[in-house]
Amino acid sequence: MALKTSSYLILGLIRGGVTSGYAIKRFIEQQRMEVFWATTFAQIYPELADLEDSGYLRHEDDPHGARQRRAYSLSAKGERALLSWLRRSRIPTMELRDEGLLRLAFADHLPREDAIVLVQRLRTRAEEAEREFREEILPIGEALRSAGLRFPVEVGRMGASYYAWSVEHLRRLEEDLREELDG
Amino acid sequence: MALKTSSYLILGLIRGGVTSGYAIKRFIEQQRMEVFWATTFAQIYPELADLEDSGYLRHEDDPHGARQRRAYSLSAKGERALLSWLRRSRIPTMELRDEGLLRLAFADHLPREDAIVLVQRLRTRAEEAEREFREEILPIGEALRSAGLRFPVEVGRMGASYYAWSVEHLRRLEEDLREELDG
DNA sequence: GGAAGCATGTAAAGTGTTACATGATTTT
DNA sequence: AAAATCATGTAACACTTTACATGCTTCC
Repeated sequence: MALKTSSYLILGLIRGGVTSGYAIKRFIEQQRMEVFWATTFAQIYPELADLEDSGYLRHEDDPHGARQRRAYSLSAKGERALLSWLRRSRIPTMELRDEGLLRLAFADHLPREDAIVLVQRLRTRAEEAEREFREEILPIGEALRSAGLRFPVEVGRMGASYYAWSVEHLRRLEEDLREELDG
Repeated sequence: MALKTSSYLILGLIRGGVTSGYAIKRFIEQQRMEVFWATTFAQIYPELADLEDSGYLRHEDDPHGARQRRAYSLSAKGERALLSWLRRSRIPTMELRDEGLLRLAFADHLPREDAIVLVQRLRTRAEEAEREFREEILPIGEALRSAGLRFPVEVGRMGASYYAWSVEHLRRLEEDLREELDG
């Protein structure tokens, strides 16, 4: 069984103390890990079962009253797999799907005024994403850093400053387009 | 039939004069549109047939000697669909899948020296992507701009400066980590 | 003459999302 | 008492990728 990237996502979170399927999903949402690796319950639960069948994980029952819950942990094999994945020399290129950039690439098909409106909308979208990173995600990262985890906040910072820079870029493009139109 | 984003990708390229399935694939590769919207022959050809069945496209035979080729063009319906998509107020948030960022987020599981190696590798990957944008993609964009298309080069510039900025960010992180280790 | 590129497609396998199903506990 | 949240899962559908199949043209 060859592990997928989402298998390592699960192994990494479990090693970090996020031990149930539900908690994994919640952590990915709250920490906005979905920004760079999205997943759903329909992937997590079968994947947990597969990883256990293949010997990367084990679980204990960990009920809360009469409400069932499982606490997963890594086996030695799971530990080895996670560490050797983190040490691999090859890092796949990122995959991006952005309808916004696609529309911008086609903006020549619009009258110039409508193209400016599109650029404004892209900027607004980037401003909202930047605010979300700064106000919601970074504080959680800082808290994790105080708790001894150095790296989650770095990923948050990269996200926040990417969007901040993106806002600037789009603002300048909007200005240029206006000058071309008016001047 | 509700159109998917990749339907609009095809409509946009055909309107821009890229008229055959093969040419669409080649253009997406050469212009590195795959960076923000990847696709394959196995999607393009059935999609062309669907778009024609639904009345967004028509085609003429356009053989090259005895080698078959089709030249597609937009119907009035296809034209309307493309333009109204470009004018939509809602722009979906971008989707990113980046194993590199995922590994960085988990770098606390590695000894600090190995984490530094990971950061170096991420920087190298970003440097290579930046060079590719600057040397291969931007020149094509500039050529399109000279030919009257204002926007493709803007998308290329955003890609190039994103990676340039990313290299800087990773270089600083690497320095910080070294100081924490040595100092 | 062979390799690379042009050109259109299909089949099968793999991956991912949406909707649904069930039931307990905590909060309002 | 109702709504929200915790918790685990399945089924159906949609989408994407990989591999294959076929045949012509251009370049070396």
